[in-house]
Amino acid sequence: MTDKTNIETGAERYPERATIRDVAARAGVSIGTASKALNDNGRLKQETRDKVIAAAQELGFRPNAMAQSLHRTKSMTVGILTTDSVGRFTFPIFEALEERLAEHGIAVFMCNATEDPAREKQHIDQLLGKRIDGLVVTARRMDRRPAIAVPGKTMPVIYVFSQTDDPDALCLVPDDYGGAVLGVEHLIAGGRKRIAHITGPERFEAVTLRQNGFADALSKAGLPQIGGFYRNGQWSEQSGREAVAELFDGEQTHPDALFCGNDQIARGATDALRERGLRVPQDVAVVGFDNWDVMALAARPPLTSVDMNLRALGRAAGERLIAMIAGERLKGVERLPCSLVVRQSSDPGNSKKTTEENQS
Amino acid sequence: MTDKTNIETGAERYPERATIRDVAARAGVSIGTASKALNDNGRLKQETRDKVIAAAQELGFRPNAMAQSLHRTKSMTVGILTTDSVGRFTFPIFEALEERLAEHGIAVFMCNATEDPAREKQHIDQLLGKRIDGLVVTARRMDRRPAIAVPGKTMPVIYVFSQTDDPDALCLVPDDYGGAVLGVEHLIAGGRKRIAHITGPERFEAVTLRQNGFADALSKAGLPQIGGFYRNGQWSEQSGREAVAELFDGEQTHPDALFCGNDQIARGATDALRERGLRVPQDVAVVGFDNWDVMALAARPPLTSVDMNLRALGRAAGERLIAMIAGERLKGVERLPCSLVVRQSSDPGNSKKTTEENQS
DNA sequence: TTGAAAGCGCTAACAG
DNA sequence: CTGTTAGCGCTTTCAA
Repeated sequence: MTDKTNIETGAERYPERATIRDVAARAGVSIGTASKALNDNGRLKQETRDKVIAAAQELGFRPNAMAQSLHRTKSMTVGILTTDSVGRFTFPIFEALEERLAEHGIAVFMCNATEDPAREKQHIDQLLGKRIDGLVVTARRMDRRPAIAVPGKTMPVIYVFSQTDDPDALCLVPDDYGGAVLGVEHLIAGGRKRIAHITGPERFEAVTLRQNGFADALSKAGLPQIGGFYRNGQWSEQSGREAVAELFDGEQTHPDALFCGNDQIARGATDALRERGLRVPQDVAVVGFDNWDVMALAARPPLTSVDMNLRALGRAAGERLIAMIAGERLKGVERLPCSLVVRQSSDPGNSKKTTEENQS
Repeated sequence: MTDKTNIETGAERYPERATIRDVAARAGVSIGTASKALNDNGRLKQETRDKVIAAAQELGFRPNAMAQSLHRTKSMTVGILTTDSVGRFTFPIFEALEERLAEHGIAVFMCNATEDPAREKQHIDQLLGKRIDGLVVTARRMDRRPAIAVPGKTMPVIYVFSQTDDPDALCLVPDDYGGAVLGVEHLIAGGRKRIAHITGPERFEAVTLRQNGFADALSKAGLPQIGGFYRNGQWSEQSGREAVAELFDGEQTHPDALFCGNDQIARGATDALRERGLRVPQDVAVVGFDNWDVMALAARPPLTSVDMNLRALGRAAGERLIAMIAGERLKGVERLPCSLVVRQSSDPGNSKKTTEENQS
């Protein structure tokens, strides 16, 4: 019985990769026994078990997951399909998701189908061929996407940071409404009375939800929503600067706080305020949305911002998916809470300097 | 012969998923024949072939890739292991890589092991179990990472946007030196004579390479490298602002151009210049590095910047990997060319307005 | 031109 | 306690 056990077996396909047959041979037991020993099931003498394990170690045996999956009912594999080419929102979600799934021994096939239905279908076909146990779909959030067509409707599908019209689908999204309420209530608690909302294009569902949160928080506090204290523009810094110009030019009453639809708008607004001699937060407080460090920390002063907790979203998606793979049937739209990260742009008392560093 | 073919076979593991056995039964041929028909090999009467294909269609048959891979020498699957938690650099690379591989029917397992050797080993074990045909490693570029230990050294491994000390490894990185030369030569061509370099922490290898490119481009043009016209700081906007303060305070000769280590530094510098009444590019031209749209387009004016062509890097990685899987042995460090994207910050003549929009 | 049968590497039921 | 064996779904000789 030499070291070259695998030569005798003719298993040359994966060279120097020992099979369980090799392990059994080297341990001098049957292949069934080896399996039991390695999987820690069945009744075996401790001695035999050890002998097999030792043999496996020596041969560097690693079971072939594909062969295993042929038996088990699970491939221990899921797919994630993304159409968000930018990846800024997708990535934290993915990270947390992958981490959660890895804990359960599930590997993730990642596919990118940027806005191309043909490529998307191709990817799904491929994934179905790989017998994935589940699928996570991520998208730009602009509009609801068509549901993924899975034959038999037997495979769990979760939409994260995206929605579909299929009422039987499970969708996980941040609670935009609640996030807005959080931001606005923070400003109100700081004594602000004339709060303007500067936000992005109306075609985003998130814009409407955040608007509603903004309006409801105001009226709940008995603050009037003054005409002109709301502005629908782009998601850009420039849009933030333009909004400030509009809101602060002229003789009308000026806002004492800005609640912005994202951090880019907030940053642009902050710059514009500073440039017209207004102090943030003393004269005008600013709250952003996204808590995107690149913007929020680089702004002067650093921005208070609503955090969508994307990692939590990813983690939740992982958990739901695992549950669904285990047989649970989940559906509906689940909105996960946002949180507020307070920095100097809204808090006169907070003078702690936040550091900013990024890699190149 | 009813529609419920799969019930007779007892193949209940993947419910409503037809096997080739089902297809054969429905077509009234043997399972071997069905295989030949579906894979378009062997000699078969056209009629039989059609009959089988029709049956497969009706049953929604999709071959089980895991079962196939048990035979073929390839799993048609690769892994990508990333330790760049930010993802800003990794993502475009990944996208292009995945696209390239998908064209060849190869699916990508994506694993994130942020700076954690234990998690990394776990992931690699898992991937080896899945019998991946190859592995791509991505990392922060700060330092060379230890080589991945693959038993038997038989599986292709490529390091992208990262390097390892193993001389037998293949590493793909952007040509930082050349990129710097590109940026500096552009400034020189614009008539600038006193060019300062503001860059990031020296512990990054990229910093040294870009410094060398900067210095060589200057001396090639016969321009002296003046003391103090170089500054080693952070990768942040604040660092850019501080550098400008240092370089432009006092009575010494001021630079007429800044070559910056990344776009954040460049943006900070641009802001600081504007705030002290200097016009960009008329008084001082600015060139950044990374061509990160979020920074480059939002800056006032938009930044000329060196683009590392990360998508090209990813595409190249895909091609090399496919070649290696096919048996080629590649090694060494390959440096892929950068390119320059000219915008207003360096080009007095260029007044075209670049638009800026991002999603929330 | 088609069918039968022997595996790929592994697990699990059933004997011994 | 251990070995034998029948598959998982598919491919590929080798016969017929």
